[in-house]
Amino acid sequence: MKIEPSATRSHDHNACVHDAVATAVDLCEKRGARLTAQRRRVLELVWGSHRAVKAYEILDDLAREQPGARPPTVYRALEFLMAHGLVHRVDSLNAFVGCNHARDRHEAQFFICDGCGLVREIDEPSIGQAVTRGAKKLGFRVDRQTVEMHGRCEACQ
Amino acid sequence: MKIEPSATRSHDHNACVHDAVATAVDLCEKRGARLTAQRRRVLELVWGSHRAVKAYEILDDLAREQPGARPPTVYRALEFLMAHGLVHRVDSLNAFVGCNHARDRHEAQFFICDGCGLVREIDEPSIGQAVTRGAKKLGFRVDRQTVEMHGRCEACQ
DNA sequence: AGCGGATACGTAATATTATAACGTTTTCGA
DNA sequence: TCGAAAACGTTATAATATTACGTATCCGCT
Repeated sequence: MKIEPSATRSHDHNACVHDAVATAVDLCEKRGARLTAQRRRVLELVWGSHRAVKAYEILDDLAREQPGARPPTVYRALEFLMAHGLVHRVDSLNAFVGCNHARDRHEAQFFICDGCGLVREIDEPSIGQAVTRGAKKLGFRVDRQTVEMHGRCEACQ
Repeated sequence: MKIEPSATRSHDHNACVHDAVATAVDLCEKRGARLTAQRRRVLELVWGSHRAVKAYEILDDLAREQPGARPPTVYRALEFLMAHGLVHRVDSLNAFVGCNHARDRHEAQFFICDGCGLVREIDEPSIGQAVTRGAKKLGFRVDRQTVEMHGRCEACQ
């Protein structure tokens, strides 16, 4: 279950995945949550790119190393990872991205490039504030937000 | 193809659907777009509630009056209606809602009550502004936004 | 160490959501 | 009224996600 370096990915990116996993291990330890080998592997696969990855892409990857893998295998792992803020679901893509600041509780806001597929998670407090303002007008209590901006990243314009 | 009054819906709501359809007819006329009987019927079905409705719910309703209805029937109609801003897709629900101000081009922002299912479309310009600010920081060009707040409406809290 | 409940996982089946492909019909301007 | 474009009918299938149920593993407790 060790992470093989991949010729198609930069050294930096492998390092970044490694860090993400280290953070996850740490976080789960603190919380008494069981980051099992499978869950860790799914996390690595999600972090394997800066794109959002589809559940069935993860499944295909996983099945290569573990022929018994089935949809629930992946969805269960994702559910766990999302519950711990290690991964977010991108509703507008039916796909999943690794979270690069899982430590703190936060609302996810994404910029998604429709050119290269890059997903950037941002934290723009004024978005949250504006939303809160809108919610107050309606007497609405916000529990969860989906904020996903599609367009073109700088490189793809 | 006439709209029957429904015992389960208020007079006001029927009136509201009627208005929505009138607006749609008007708008399509101006744009030279063909709001066919089927498309109009799907629009009515979407407007039939203030909830977001699933494509296959629409299909079931439609199939009751028109046994030949199939998924493409519904999805094509929805595609047309969305292209004209008469309906929005709610990504976080895989569902569709009627738009109550289709006349002007606008970005859709929703408050979705997880209690009663009510969907309120709002226009809070400060959300758009905050997003623009975030985008500028990244040099990102935003083409389309998904802003969906889940929580509880005033009545359901 | 060994029991027992809780958690995680294996596996098959199926539900839900959406699109592809291709032929026919309808619309509408030239 | 002809012909191209748009809309629609129909079948099939792709893509996404969950249910259900049995087994294995973990872990606190004695």
